[in-house]
Amino acid sequence: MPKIGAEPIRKAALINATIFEVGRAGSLDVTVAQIARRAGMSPALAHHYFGSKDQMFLAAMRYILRNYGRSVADRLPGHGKRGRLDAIVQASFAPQNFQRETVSAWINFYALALINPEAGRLLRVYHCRLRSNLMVALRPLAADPARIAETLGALIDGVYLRAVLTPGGIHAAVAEKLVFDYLDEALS
Amino acid sequence: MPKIGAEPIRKAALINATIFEVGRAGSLDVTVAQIARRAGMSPALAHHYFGSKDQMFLAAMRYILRNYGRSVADRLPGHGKRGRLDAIVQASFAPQNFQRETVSAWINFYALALINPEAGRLLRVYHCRLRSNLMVALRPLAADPARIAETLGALIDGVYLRAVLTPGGIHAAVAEKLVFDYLDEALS
DNA sequence: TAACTTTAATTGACTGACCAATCAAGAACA
DNA sequence: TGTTCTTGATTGGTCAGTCAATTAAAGTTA
Repeated sequence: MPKIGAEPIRKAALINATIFEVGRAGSLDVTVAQIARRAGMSPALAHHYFGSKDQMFLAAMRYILRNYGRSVADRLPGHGKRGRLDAIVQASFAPQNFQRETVSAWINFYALALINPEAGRLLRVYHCRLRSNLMVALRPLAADPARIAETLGALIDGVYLRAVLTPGGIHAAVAEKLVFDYLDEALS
Repeated sequence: MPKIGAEPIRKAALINATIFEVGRAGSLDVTVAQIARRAGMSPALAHHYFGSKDQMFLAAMRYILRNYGRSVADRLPGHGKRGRLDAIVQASFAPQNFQRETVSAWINFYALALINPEAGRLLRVYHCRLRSNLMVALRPLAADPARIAETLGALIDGVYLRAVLTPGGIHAAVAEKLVFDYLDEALS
């Protein structure tokens, strides 16, 4: 056997580099060469491992979505009556989901989801899981959990969007408070 | 004088074609040649009138923002206590702002705002005007107009985002109802 | 242990295609 | 005639993806 075990390390490095470069450029218009250089290898090696640029973007998107899912799961079931709900919202505004690179990657992956069916499918899975989680959390608390779940999901996305577009960037705490204030109102 | 009056016609055609092509492709990755062909002219003429591809995108963004502003103004002051507020929300979900091409153009212009300072400036103007309009409308109705204006703005954006990302697309009416239900709650 | 084999890892160089922007020249109209 | 309108042709540059060749680790054999 030859030198083994490089593949997972290289792939992880490329995924990190992809997110970093997309975040830095604020656009999917980054070259494979840029990403590969950032990850410390040649462009040819990036192609060797991922086959195509699209596959690299999709792998990066999967990584971000998996991270988000994990960060929600880690906080469940939470404490108290509203534990599940608080956990989900807090996870959505966790620092790592709120760094400039990640949020910038998110908005650009949203754009990717418009044109790449596989990316669209991934995003739909995320939306469904979020809605489902919110429904479970809301059912014991509200008369119309479906409506609140829908509103809450949109609100979280909207706050995200504004966070990355506001010049100084709004703080995670401010964004989170906005959402919690809505929840207090909706559940009262 | 020579053959005159072509400029405004050509520019309008190019702006329409830009929005159409960006919406169709779901991405800013459209070539000047595509846009020009759609507008019925040569790529060279597009450059002649706009100077660069970026300027074409910015002109298209200005056009969309101007349209939105006009559609709000047309509905003001509205009727009744909540007239101003209803007018703004209804304008945000007016059919023309909700067509696939327009919404797709919006999300991509959002992405553009991340990397193009001029685009960012335009978007900030839109955000400020929206917030200001909402404040005026909310001051007589709510104790904390600033918070509700912020939430409402984010909610509108979030609903927009989901509208274009949902496979079948949610109907404008459903989106609008979501926002109005929130308002009813917040103002009660 | 030394020589040999096998195979993953890795890259430099290249290709084929595409594209934004320019320019000089022609067409149309007043 | 003079001005605007219009385009074909060109240029300089970029980039995704390919390929042949090299390197080095791990096992194999004698």
